[in-house]
Amino acid sequence: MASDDDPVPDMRGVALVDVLRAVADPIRLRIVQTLADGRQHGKCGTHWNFGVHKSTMTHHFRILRQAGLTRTTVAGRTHAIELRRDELDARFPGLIAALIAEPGGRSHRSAVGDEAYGRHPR
Amino acid sequence: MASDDDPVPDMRGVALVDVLRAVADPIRLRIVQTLADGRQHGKCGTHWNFGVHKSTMTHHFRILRQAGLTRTTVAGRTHAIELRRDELDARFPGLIAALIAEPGGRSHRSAVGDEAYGRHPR
DNA sequence: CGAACTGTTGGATGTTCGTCATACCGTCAG
DNA sequence: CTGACGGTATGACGAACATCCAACAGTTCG
Repeated sequence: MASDDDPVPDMRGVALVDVLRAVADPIRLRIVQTLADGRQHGKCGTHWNFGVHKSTMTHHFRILRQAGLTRTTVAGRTHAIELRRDELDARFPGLIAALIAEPGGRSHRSAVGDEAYGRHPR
Repeated sequence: MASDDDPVPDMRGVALVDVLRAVADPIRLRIVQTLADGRQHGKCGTHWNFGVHKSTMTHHFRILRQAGLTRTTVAGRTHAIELRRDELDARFPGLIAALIAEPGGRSHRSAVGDEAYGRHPR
């Protein structure tokens, strides 16, 4: 059943709709798209300068991990995150490939450095 | 920009994350999977006996249409719904194909006739 | 040791979402 | 015309969600 604090849930227990819900967020989608290069990425500022708070990023990383999308390895005081590409491709063929092929069409909601992410600007 | 009551939004203005948000719901995902046979389907009881209210289905159909996934044609007093397969495949290659290949793995949340859909049983 | 760094945890808050119930409107059959 | 049918509109309600802030914990380095 993959309890709440499992390091990574068993991919056989992951439903498609759970993966979709995890990826149906602008920030998390971009994380997955970035992670799709196969390499590991840190969790800190350099890569991910969305305009959100540190703990918000922790929240998104947890959502992705609990949905079975990512794996986290701890190295000293930095954590590295990685896409579970092989397992995902085995269970959901073509899904990741379809996610990383974001079309550049004239669409609102521009890229990262922009504002417009804050749902709760306060 | 595809105003709120457009019959169908322009596919060029549809972002991937919008499609994902539309599909990240158990009922709507099953609708899309069913619609993926290419045929038209009515909106009424026979096909879609999820355990939800009539107006809830209207809500889900509107989400799908506004996200650019479906097209509705009115025929007398019945409405037919249809997946915009060609346009979707052109803009998001492989996405629909990945969505309809739901793996049957040992997963919770069985098919339709079951309960477990009601998030708000009251 | 102590300070800086990296990340998590636990509220708190406002928004969005899925659902239902009721009322409403257009279409077709009698 | 009147009623049944198919579907929509509106409003309400609770759960889930994204976000922030402050406090905390493990690591590395001076």
